[in-house]
Amino acid sequence: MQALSKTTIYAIRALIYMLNNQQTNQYINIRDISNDLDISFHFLTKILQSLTKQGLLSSYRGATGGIAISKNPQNIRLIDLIYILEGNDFFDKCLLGLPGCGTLEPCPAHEIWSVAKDDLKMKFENASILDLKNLKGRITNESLELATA
Amino acid sequence: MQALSKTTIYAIRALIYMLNNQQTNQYINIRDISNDLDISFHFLTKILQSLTKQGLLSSYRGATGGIAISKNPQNIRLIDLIYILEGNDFFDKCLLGLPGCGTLEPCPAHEIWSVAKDDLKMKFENASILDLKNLKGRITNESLELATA
DNA sequence: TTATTTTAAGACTTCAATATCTTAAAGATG
DNA sequence: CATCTTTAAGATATTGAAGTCTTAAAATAA
Ligand code: FES
Ligand code: FES
Repeated sequence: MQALSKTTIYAIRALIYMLNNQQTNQYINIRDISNDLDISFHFLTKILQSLTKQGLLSSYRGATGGIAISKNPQNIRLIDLIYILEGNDFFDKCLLGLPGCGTLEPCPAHEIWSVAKDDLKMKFENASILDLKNLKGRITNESLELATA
Repeated sequence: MQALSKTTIYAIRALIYMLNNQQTNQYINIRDISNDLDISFHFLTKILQSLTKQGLLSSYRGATGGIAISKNPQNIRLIDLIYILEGNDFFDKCLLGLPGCGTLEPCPAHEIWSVAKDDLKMKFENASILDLKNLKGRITNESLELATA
């Protein structure tokens, strides 16, 4: 089950990477992120641009430029990234693809699905990008490195 | 959040429709299903074909032909449809798109996601197509008709 | 200033899911 | 038989997400 689009996935991984690698008051090079995480540079740039526009990141052009997290990472929740990148209706979709889940007459799967959705929504509300960083898991395709406990 | 593909969605809706409309020992016309549910006839035909190949449906060609549910609908679970139409790895996907969820070193979101996945998996294991039929919800785009309680 | 580096922005391409179209095969009907 | 209906099967088309390419703008550095 592909819950999130590549766009959101790349954003999450990039932000965790930035938390792991940032020095104080220093911009991080997008090229480095894309290289280390094996993500298309231009695609990642566009994703991060939208986060910059939303005020989560700040960017700086030129030779020593890059991007930096400009918001308290404890206040950057997964659900915030989802709403920005997937849209505010992310949790309003009917399991059977019918219009008006929660507002029109429910479909037969509504009871099951709405509970599961609320559950997941809550998890995404309670997980900040800092939380994920502290959980210290794998964010690259490589399975070599073990978690540093 | 689009959990299921259109393929699976159409299959579920068609099966519920069939339970609602079937007479004993009678084949149901795919054209009727596609008309009433507003689903592309050829697309739906192909989906139902794969269910026929898997033994869930039986089909009959020619003038009075159509399809019929050939398996006890109480034993057709949502998870069975998912495995057939989405693949057996449906619940093995990493939230961050990384390979080897559950087998390789977990990603930072694994704890959250694996629990949510297991939860949903259980719900899909416990819901048969007959259960959904009995829940009597909307399976078309139209919001006119109310559930017949 | 001129050249280099880096993000910004938009056009373009690719790919898989979705949808449509065409023909074949099987059965019914007269 | 000839004709019609319906599912089967495969080719083709459309669409949106994902990915690539090109140029612009901003900043550094020689
Ligand atoms: S109406 Fe279908 S899941 Fe809510
Ligand atoms: S490894 Fe990422 S969710 Fe399991």
